[in-house]
Amino acid sequence: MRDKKDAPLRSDAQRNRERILDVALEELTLCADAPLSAIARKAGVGQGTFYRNFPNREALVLEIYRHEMQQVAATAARLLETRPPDRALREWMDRLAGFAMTKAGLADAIRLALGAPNSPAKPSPTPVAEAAELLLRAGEEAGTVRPGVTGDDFLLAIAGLWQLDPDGDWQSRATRLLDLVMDGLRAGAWGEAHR
Amino acid sequence: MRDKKDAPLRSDAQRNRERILDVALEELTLCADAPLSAIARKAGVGQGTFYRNFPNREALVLEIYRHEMQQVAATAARLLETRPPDRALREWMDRLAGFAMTKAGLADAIRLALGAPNSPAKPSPTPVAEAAELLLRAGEEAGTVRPGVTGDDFLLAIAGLWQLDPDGDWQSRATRLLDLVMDGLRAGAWGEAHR
DNA sequence: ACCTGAACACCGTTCAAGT
DNA sequence: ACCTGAACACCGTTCAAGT
Repeated sequence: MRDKKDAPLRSDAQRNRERILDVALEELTLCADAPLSAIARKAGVGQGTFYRNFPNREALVLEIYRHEMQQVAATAARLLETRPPDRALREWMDRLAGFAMTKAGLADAIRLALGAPNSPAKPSPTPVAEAAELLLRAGEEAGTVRPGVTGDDFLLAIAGLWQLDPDGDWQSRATRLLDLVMDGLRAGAWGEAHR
Repeated sequence: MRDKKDAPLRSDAQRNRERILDVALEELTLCADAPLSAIARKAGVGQGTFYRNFPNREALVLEIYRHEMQQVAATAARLLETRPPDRALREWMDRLAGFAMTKAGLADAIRLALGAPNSPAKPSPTPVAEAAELLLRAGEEAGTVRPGVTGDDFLLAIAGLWQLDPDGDWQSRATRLLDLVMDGLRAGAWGEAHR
């Protein structure tokens, strides 16, 4: 009953998998509906090898998604160490905006892969939500964020970021959105009167 | 040079077009990636007839999208007639939430059709944005909405609605999001101190 | 003028044969 | 154990032939 999980892949297979992921990130960022066959070809592997690693488009996209999101999540803790909570939160939001813009193609690819069919494995307690939670709790204690807002609430509130057009003046629209959200978060915090 | 625009379609062609739209709405709401061929078949027309009316998936989806959105937009004005501005705004938001949930499949279809490729014809001054503008201006005058928020700003702020899961308890999450947005809109309004 | 349905192109997925 | 690439299925799109 001991199965594949612990078998650490043959080294050539390992390399293949990584090459696929590298190429896929680049290719999907450029064009969300890039053919999987093209990705396999550019990665220098056969169709079968591709499908051995990623049984379908969703699996591939999800893996990339996780990796990218973990990067963003990780910055939250770092920001909290060097800035007051509400500054850290806002700066993290700005970075999320920038991230959403450079990875717009990838975001489309995710929706394209997960949106349509029954998506059973929506990873709900995601690292990004946890990172948001971290910042929110800090803000709550500092009195700059109303109590009880969850990481998921937060992500829902800034969902509009992924709807902006990367080629255009998204900057001002993002700022306006984030200002609005920040004010919404502040309303009802115990430190609200101070300002 | 007088072209097709003014030729009012032969009556059988008219009927075909409408049957396609009816079937497509139903089918796409059910499953976002329903095959166009299946839609054509259920509508009782040949492939060619389908493509005569809608040169590609995007054209079909956009037409349905416009029609549905106009319905929602139309309710805004009606709400304003019977309620104070901030109640009208909030109720419209609740309806948007309900709408987003029943039409979740369709929303996926839209993203699926427009998200990936270069989307040249994003209808920016959309009826819904105008409807939102109507409500916002009314709230602004009543002192319940801060000045300067555009309809587009608003739509961006509630974008998260379309990210909720229609099978699940979206109700509470939607309420939390909308509460947050309402507070964000209120912050800085001249009537803010009153409460 | 409009319709039909067979034909074509393309992409995702599988699998028999190789190392 | 892992890889390759031909083969298959499916869907979007076109077009020659019909009314």
